[in-house]
Amino acid sequence: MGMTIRDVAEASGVSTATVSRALRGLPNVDERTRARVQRIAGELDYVISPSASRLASGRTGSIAVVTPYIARWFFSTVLSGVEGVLHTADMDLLLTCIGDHSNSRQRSPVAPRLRRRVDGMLIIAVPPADPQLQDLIALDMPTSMIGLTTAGVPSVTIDDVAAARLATQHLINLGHTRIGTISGSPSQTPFPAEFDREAGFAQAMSEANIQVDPMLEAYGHFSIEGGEAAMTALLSQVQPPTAVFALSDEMAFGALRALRAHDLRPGIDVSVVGVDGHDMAEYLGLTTVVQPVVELGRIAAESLLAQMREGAGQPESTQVATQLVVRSSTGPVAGHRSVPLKDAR
Amino acid sequence: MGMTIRDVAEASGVSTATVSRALRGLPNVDERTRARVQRIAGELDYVISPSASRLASGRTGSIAVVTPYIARWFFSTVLSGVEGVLHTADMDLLLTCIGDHSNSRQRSPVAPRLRRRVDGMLIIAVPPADPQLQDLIALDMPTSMIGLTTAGVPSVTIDDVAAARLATQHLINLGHTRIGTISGSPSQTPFPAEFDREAGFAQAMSEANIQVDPMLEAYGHFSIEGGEAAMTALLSQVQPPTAVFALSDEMAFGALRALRAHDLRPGIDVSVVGVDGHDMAEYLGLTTVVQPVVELGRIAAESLLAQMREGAGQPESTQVATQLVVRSSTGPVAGHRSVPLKDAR
DNA sequence: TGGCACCGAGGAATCGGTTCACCCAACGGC
DNA sequence: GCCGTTGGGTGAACCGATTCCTCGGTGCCA
Repeated sequence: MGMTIRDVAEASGVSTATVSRALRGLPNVDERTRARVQRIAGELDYVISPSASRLASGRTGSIAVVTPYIARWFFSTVLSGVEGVLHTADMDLLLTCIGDHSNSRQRSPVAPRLRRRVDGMLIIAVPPADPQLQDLIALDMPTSMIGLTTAGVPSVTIDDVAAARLATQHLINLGHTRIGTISGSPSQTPFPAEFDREAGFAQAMSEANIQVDPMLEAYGHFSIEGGEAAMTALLSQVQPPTAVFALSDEMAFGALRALRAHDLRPGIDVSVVGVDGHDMAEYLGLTTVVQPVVELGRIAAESLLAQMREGAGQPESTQVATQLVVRSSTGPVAGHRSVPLKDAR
Repeated sequence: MGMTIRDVAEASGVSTATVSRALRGLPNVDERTRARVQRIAGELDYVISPSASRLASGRTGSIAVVTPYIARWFFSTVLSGVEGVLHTADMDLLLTCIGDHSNSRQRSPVAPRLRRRVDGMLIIAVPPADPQLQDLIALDMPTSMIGLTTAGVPSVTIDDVAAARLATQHLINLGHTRIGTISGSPSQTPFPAEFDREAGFAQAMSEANIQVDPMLEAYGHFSIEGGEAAMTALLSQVQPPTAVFALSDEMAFGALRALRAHDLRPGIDVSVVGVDGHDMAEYLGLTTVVQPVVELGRIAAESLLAQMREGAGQPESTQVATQLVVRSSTGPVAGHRSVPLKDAR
C-alpha cells in the first residue's frame, strides 16, 4: 500500500538520499537522474510521508491561524486571504478558534496545543486583554498579527485612528456638529481597534473645534442588536444627534434599523457612517471606511512566510490604506450645503 | 531545549514505553507511577512531538476540511460548528479551500496534498460536478459530507425538497398563485441542493394544482446581485408574480432590493421567501426556511469521528429538520384572507 | 602533470515516539 | 506447594524520511 522512499530508491537504482534530493528539487542531482526518479515516483504513485519528513527535518510545514471567531464576517474574510497564500506556498493551515472570553473556559487553552506542531502562527484580532494572548506570544515562534498590535510582534492593520478621522471628517464636512458615537462598551474587554477609533473621532472633532457632547456617546457592543439599541437611546435624547459615527459596520447596521423603526430616513434625517467595509454595507447603502480585509490576511501571511524564510530579521509592521466609500446613509445636515473637499483620499 | 520522552523516562526512573503509556492514559500502568510521570513531565515542561508520534503510530490526529469558499456565510458557519467538535476531540483541523470552478486551475489540486496527511475529511457543499470531488472520494478515507450527498459517502444535510415545499406552501397558503422562482442557473455547475429545491417547489405547486408558469422562472446565480437582476426581470413581465420563491437567502436579499428599487413593499405588494436561514435574514425581515447550519457542521464532525472510531461500520446519512420562520417579507396576496394552517412545523 | 574544487551520489546516523514480545513477581485456586 | 494468571514494566525493533560526511571522478588552472 504505502510506497516508501526506499521503494522508489530501489526501483530507480539510486539511494534514498538521492531520491530525497531529486524529489525536493535540491542541487547536486544530475538532471537525468532527477527526471528518472520523478518519473518512477509518479509511476509508483509515491507520496512523501509528511510525518517522517517532519520528524527528520524538524520543520512541520504548517501554520496555525488563531482567531476568536470563525463565522463572523471580518474573521472569515481575513481567513480566506490567509488560506490563499498558504495554499500556494504549500503550507498546511491549522485552524484554531480561541473562543471569546465568555465561553473560553470550556475550551482547552490553545497555546500548549500549538507547541512543536506548527512553524509559525497568525493571530487574528484577538482582544489585547485576552489571557490566552500572552501564552501564545510566549511560545516565541514566528508570528504575525492581523488587526491587532503588540510590542515586538509584526502586525498588519489599518490605521484605525486615521480611519475614524476620515469617517468623522466626512460627517463634519456635511455640516454636522451634533455627532453621536456608537462604540463598544466602557467596561468589557475592548475590541482591538476600539481605542484607536475613539481617538480618531476625538481628534477630528477637536480639529474642527466641535465640542464632544458626552450625552451623545452610546454603547453598541459591536453587534447589530447593540447598535440598534444604542441608536434608539441616542434618538431618545432631548437633542438627538444629526449624525452618528459607529465604530463598526455591524453596529451601523443596527443603527440604520433603529432609524427605520423611527421612520427616519438615513442620510436625510440622520446620517450614519461606519468603519469596516462589511460585505453587506453596499447592499444597505451604508457609508463606511473600508479596509481591504482579504488583503490584510494575504499580507500577514506573506510577511509571516518571509519572516520564516529570512529569519527574524525585521519585525516590521504594516499599515494598509483605507478608503471612504460614500453611500446613501450620509448626507448634508438639514439646510447645509455640502463641501465635498476633504472626503477624497 | 526540546525535552524528549527519554528525558522524562530517565527523570522518573522508568522506561520510555511506560512514559508513553502513562501520558496517554493507557492501561497497565500503576496509578502511582502514572501520577509521578505526569508530574515530572509537567515539571520538565515536556510536550509530546506530534511528528514522532504520527510517524510511529500511523495516525495523524488531523482532519481536513475541504470547502469551495471560506468567507461565505454558509461555509464559515458550518466551519465554526466543525471546529468546535474537533477542538474538543483534540484533533487538528486542516483547512483547505478547493476554490470554485472558475479559478480552480490556478490552485493546485487538493486531493494529492491530503494523502498521508489526515485521518479523515469533511467536505462542505462542493458542487457535485466539481472534478476535484472524484479525486477526493478516490482517496478512500473516512469522510463525511455536509450539504452534499454522494452514493456511499455519509452525509449530513437538510431535506431540501421538504424545505422548498415548506417555503412554497407558505406562499400558497397566503393565497398566491402567480409564484415566481429565482434559481441558480440553467447551464452552470449547480449548487448541490439546487435540483432538490426546484423539485420541492414543483411538488408543492402540483399538489396545490397550480400551473407553473415558465415565464416566471428567473436565474440568480446564488448571489445578491443575481437575485436582484432576476427579480427585476420578473417584475418586467406583463403579468408579474405576486410572490417569489428564491432558492437561497442571498438571492432573496437581492430580490428585496429590487423591490425597493421599484417602490414595491415586500410582504404587501410582492412576497419573497428564501431558504437557508442566513444571519442577515432576520435583520432584513426575510421569511425563510432556516437550516441549523452550525449544527450541520457539528453533526458531520461527530459522525466522522464515530466512523473513525468504530471503523467504517455504517455509512449512514443524516437529515436535519428545518423550520419556516415567517417575517415581514411575506404576506397575503391582495384581497386574500390568509389561512395560516399548514405553516406550522 | 599535480593539485584543487566541484559535482553527483551513497552510507548511515538521527529525529522522537509507539508497540510488540517478553519478563518477573505476586497472588489465588486446588 | 505448585502452577496458571495477571498486572506492571522493560528492551528494542520499527515508522519513513532528512542530512551530514565521505568518496570517486572530472575538468580546470597553474
